[in-house]
Amino acid sequence: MAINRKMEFAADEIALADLAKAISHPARIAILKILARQKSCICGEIVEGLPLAQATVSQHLKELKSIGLIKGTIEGKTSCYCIDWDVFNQFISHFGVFAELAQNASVQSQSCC
Amino acid sequence: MAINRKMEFAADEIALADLAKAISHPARIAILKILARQKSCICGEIVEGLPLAQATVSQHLKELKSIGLIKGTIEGKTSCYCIDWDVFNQFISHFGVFAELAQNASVQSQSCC
DNA sequence: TATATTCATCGTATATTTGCGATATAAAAT
DNA sequence: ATTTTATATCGCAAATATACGATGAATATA
Repeated sequence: MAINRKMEFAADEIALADLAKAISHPARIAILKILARQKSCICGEIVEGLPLAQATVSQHLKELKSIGLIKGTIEGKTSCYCIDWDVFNQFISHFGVFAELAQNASVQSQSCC
Repeated sequence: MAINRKMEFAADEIALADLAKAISHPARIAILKILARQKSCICGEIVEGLPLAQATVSQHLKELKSIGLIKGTIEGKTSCYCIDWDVFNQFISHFGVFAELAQNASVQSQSCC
């Protein structure tokens, strides 16, 4: 973009947008699904479950980790990832904001367009 | 990207990622908040509420409309937008998938990393 | 110790997104 | 009929995101 106007928005809007961006790629959705399914934290198995090169998967994992949606620790030769449910559930609950705003205005039921 | 591997993912993962992408920008979050607050559908007021040029806002509105999160109709000289709550609420409910997967594996409580 | 395995990071190519001025379109006002 | 107003679209420039091969670092194995 010509100018980055991101900082001119409210902090909570930026935060929600950043979290949404973190899951705005099918590979990262797929990674989260794999992690949600696994009882034990997996690592390179994620690569096998995706149609992407190892380097690319590692990059997606890094993105999810940097936003906090997943945690990762190195266990010997392998890396172990899992969902940080605190962050994840809090993220989901943020969407309630829209319903609250609508409820205050009692708008949701009436479709005007 | 060198190669577009998007189509090699599951359709529902692509759909969820696309919806997440639609709200992955603070301007689009802000637009949805404005629309949720308003009893009547607004139009150019959105432009005034954002730190962006009219052309840019129009582009964001187009994105939200094309994914279906908002509806828009032309009313005389102005355009009227509002949230499509059916689509929006269904989108939010899709996030339940992760919790379900985790519950089946009874993983959510135990943090392994 | 040498080698293999696992994963992260670097560098790079390409694709997509973002932003805006300029312009088009269409209704309303003069 | 002309001008103003509201909005969409086009075309471009700059920023980001995506993908991967090559390489590095660290551990495990022969």
